[in-house]
Order: sequence, then structure tokens, then C-alpha cells
Amino acid sequence: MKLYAERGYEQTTVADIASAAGVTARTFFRHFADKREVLFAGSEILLQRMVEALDAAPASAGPMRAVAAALDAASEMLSHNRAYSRQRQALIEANAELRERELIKMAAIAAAVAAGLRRRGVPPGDASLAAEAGIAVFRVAWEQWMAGEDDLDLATVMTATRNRLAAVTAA
Amino acid sequence: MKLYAERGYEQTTVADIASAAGVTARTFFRHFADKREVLFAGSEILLQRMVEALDAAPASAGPMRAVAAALDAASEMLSHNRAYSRQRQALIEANAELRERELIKMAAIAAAVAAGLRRRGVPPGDASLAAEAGIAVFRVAWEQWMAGEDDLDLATVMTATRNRLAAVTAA
DNA sequence: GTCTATAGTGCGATAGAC
DNA sequence: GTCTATCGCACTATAGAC
Repeated sequence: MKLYAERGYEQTTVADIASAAGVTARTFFRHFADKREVLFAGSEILLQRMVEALDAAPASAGPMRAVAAALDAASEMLSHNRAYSRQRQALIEANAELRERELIKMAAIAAAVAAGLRRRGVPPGDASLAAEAGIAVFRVAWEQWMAGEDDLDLATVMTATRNRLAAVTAA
Repeated sequence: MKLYAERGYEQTTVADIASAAGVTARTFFRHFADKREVLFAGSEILLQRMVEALDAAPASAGPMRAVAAALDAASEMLSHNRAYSRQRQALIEANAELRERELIKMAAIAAAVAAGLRRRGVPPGDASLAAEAGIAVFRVAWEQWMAGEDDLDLATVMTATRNRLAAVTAA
């Protein structure tokens, strides 16, 4: 992160990162599948937490309620380190390769959430739709949270965004 | 496409493609920014058509109606060449790099649709949500259309999926 | 840790189209 | 006479094989 922030993602070589960490480039690739992955190591944990929250939602809850539980878990995990989040997001937005990686991580979360919903008995098509809707809410809420004032609460923004999505799609 | 289908994306080098086309690798890169882009040349046109349809929707139409018009335009453009679509999709699904590229193309469409909605006077947040919702519908409908029977109509699946999304998010 | 294939860029030279 | 397409070559960095 430090090197990427200093000279930009493309201007930082894997050799730079490796030597700054006191290892060889080969060792870097042992820990991270590729150069981008350094910035996305935490996404697997996020996915797990969201799926756990989904599974923990009461069986009586409909798909969107269960998705809301997953979004709440994400909010709780991500609402700390707002400054870090902003720096990381600025890096990602400045580079197309990183944006691609970010999108596929989101897609992985959507797929995992959809699978979780199907385990709950939600029909496949509805499960995919609810999961994709959840990711849409996540994306928009996340963006607004980062652009907003410092005292803004992520979970609150998520809930409001979820309600707005319902209103928009109903029309 | 032919080479990718024959030996797989990763096993096909740019030199292979170039020599099959009777040019040098350097010329390949003149036409395509990178090796993946060959499979996504048409996406810019899709984006344009969808935005045109969005702009052409009556001013009285709400955001989701306008998005529906864009989705109809996409359906019309994509419903031909179902066999081609399937082959292309199989290639993309088999390779993570290609999936990443597909996702960023979708994101570009979402951004363009959101911008179009804002031009229509839709508030920024609602515009993003409606656009993301539209892409979610597109994705799910597209998948079902390709998995379904040969006489399935893409536009019909899109409309049904749109209604299902409204039902799911309302709950 | 070493070695290597491949992607992708920069630049200069050349040839044909209009 | 300018514009555009191609080529050829040198070069760097990523990533994978061993």
C-alpha cells in the first residue's frame, strides 16, 4: 500500500515490493497469486463473515432480510479504518486492473451469497437476484459512505440504500 | 475465438493469433489493447445502443422504465447468434482474466446507464441503484436464457426477471 | 533460487491510400 | 504531402516451471 501510494501501482514493480519487505520476488509470488492480490487479501474474510451472517439469519426471514444481515456484517467489518478505506479506494479507482480485481471479488461475494440463499430454500433465480441486489446496495452505500461526512454510519447508509432500491425497483 | 476455442485462452499466444491473421504481434496490439480485448470488441456498441434507448424513452417514464428500455435494446442486439453467445460465454467462464474483463465491461455499462438517468433528472443515488439493478437483471436473465431451451425469447426473460427483482426487493 | 516464456511498450522505418 | 497501417527490434515486468 505504501509503495503503491507513493509512486502509483504501475510504477511499482514486484521487485520493489519484495525488496522493501526483505524477500525476493519469487517469495512475493508464493504469498500472493499476482501483483494485484496484495490489496485484496482481506476480501476472503469479508466473504466468510457475510455468509456466516446470512446463515445465522432466522429461517423465517425472507431472502432480502437475510441479505440485509449479510450487509450488516459487512458494515461492521468495514466501518473501522475509514481513512485506510479511502486510500485503498483511491488506488483502486486510479487503475483499471485493480478495478477489475475489485469487481471479481464482489462477484465472488455475490455468488457465495446466492449459494447461501439457495441453501435456505430460496429458488435459484430469486437467490441470484437477491444477491446481486445486495451487492448493488453494498456498492452504492459504500461509495456514499466514503464520500460523506466523517460521522456517517455505514450500516445506516446501507439500510437507507436498501429501502431506496426497493422504492426504485417497485416503480 | 477459433484459436481460443481450439486450445484454450491461456494456451493461445498473441503470436499465434497474429500469425493466424497474417500480421505480426505488434500489429495485434495496435488493434487491441491487450489479449483479452479481442473478445470484447462489441461491448462498446452494446453500451451505445443501450444509452440511446435510454435517452429515447419518454421523459415521463420513471428510472426503471427507462432502464427497461435499455434492457430491451440489449436483448434485441444480443438475441441473435445464440450459438456464438454460448461459445463465447463458455470461454469467458473458463478463465478468470476473461471474467474480470467481462465484469468491467458490465460496470462500464452500469456507469453509462446511471449517467443517462442523471441526465433525465433522476437523483444520483437512485440513478446508480436503478442502473445496478438493471445490470443485475441483465446478468441473471442472460444466464437463464443461455441455459434454457432454444425457443426462449431473451426480451421475455428480461421482463420476467425485472418483475421478479421487484418482488424480491419489496419483501 | 534460477531460468524462461509471454505480455505489452516505445520508437524508428517503410509502404500504400487519399 | 499528409495520414494511417504495418513491421521489426529492443526492452521491461509478470508469472510460472523446475
